Amino acid sequence: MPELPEVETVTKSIKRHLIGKSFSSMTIHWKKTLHNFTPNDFNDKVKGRKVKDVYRRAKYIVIDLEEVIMPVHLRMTGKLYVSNLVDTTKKHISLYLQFNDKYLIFEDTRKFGRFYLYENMNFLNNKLGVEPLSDDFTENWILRNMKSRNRQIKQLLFDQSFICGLGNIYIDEALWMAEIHPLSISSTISPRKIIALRKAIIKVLGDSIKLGGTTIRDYTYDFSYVGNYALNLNVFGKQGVACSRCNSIILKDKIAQRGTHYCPECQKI
DNA sequence: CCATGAACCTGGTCGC
DNA sequence: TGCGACCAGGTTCATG
Repeated sequence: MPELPEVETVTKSIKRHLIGKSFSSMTIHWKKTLHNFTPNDFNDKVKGRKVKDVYRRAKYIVIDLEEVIMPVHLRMTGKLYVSNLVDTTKKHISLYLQFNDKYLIFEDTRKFGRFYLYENMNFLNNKLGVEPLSDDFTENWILRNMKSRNRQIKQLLFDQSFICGLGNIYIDEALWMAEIHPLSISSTISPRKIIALRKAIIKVLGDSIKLGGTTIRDYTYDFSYVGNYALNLNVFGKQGVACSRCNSIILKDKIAQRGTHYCPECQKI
């Protein structure tokens, strides 16, 4: 469930439970979930430390313990939530942390999700691009940076070191809104459309956050919050349906290795 | 610099 | 019902 709005929603939902608390133990079922640290490191550096803050950076949920940070990436199917008990009938709990009388549970069907441990944000900040909902994402920034690269726009928007937080759903939605074909080469897109794209990205992400993100496929987990942005989707999953703007039929092709939805009339190369 | 394909995993769906 | 092929909201690494 993981693009910027969904990660933002998860972050907000667990934050209030964790602030000021400290983890007392970690139970691991899928070892690879710990990307760059061991259970011993957890005992040394995380256990007993107070959670100072919980925030989102790109698609990472960052648990800030002051001396150390523990970012979590949900990847494709990760679910992170707080519960009073660990449901042992669940098949895909990769790990859980105990704090007070509650648990922070990480459930992940496809096992791609990861926990990281760093001293500070330097590593992530160095590899991640601009936050699309921040003041740094200006018209000048996007005009300049789109011109300097010769890449298919869909692929470029996937690049987290360029603009971070976008994924398959919101890329398709933003390109539709800005009337840009997903195969357009970034440097050749008109300034007018680039400015429209910036606006579209901000609107699509912002509106989705307001509705708690998008829930598309229900992975039949008992616990899964349901975001309502799916009601606002214009192209994603709409192949075969009439475009809400021009009435042509929405297509779905493979672009940048991903299922890509677009309107062949509104979005010309 | 840029594009493509495979790898990491499990489960759902579609066609025969 | 069974089985294979293909698909899925992500990222990384290797190869032209």
